[in-house]
Amino acid sequence: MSKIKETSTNFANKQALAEECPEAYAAHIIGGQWALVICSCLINGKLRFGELKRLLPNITERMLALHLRKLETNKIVRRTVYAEVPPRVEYELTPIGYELSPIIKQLERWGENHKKLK
Amino acid sequence: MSKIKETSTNFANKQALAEECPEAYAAHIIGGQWALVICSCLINGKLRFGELKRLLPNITERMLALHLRKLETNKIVRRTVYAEVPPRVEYELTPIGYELSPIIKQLERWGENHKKLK
DNA sequence: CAGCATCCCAGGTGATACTG
DNA sequence: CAGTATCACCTGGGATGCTG
Repeated sequence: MSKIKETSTNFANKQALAEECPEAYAAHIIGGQWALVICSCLINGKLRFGELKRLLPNITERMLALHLRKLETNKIVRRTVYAEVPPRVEYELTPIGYELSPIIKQLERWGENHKKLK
Repeated sequence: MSKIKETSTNFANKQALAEECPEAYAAHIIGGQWALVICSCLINGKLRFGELKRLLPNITERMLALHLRKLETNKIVRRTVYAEVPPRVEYELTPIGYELSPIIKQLERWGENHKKLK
């Protein structure tokens, strides 16, 4: 290819890395600013959009919706829409999402640990 | 505060979340695109800058240097400069960085797992 | 070798307003 | 309630070139 440039942003490159390298792949999926936090909220069970929003006062609706979609696309969360009035949408972890929970919990403990050491 | 705006980008807000919430804190530190991959390279021992670069063909020098600095600041890696010619700099995980390794390994396994399921 | 400075673009994120 | 659309901004990240 000899250059890979022309506004390609090397994105294909990153994708390639993510394909090869499990950590990069994982980072790509759960690496966002919010993915981990959202998942940790969902560990204890399904939640509605509004509940998530309340749990995460710092996130904007937009970001919540966006990241929820991304997680849904990546099969980390399942989104269930109830055809009711008022509308109700519930989010819950998929099996593969649940497999993340021990990792998330370890990360929490690590985080607290690390914070102390600072 | 009543608004928090004026070009503040809400960054302080994110910081606040990171302070309170261990997952957010962890995400803040290891959440970057490269942190995890870099750490996973260092699990097996210290490496020089050039070695890291060779191990991570997709990363630019700039990003490698930047993230290495960030990791150093966060006490995840230790940076050792040898006053020699030619210059030599070695990077290795700190104790707290090593505590990350089981998590990283789990994440790797999760990543491979997840990739298959797609 | 290791890494910084500069330039610059693209994508991420926020604010606000609107809809089913 | 649970979003989506749009605009504008800002930072992340790439490319390139230079230094100790």
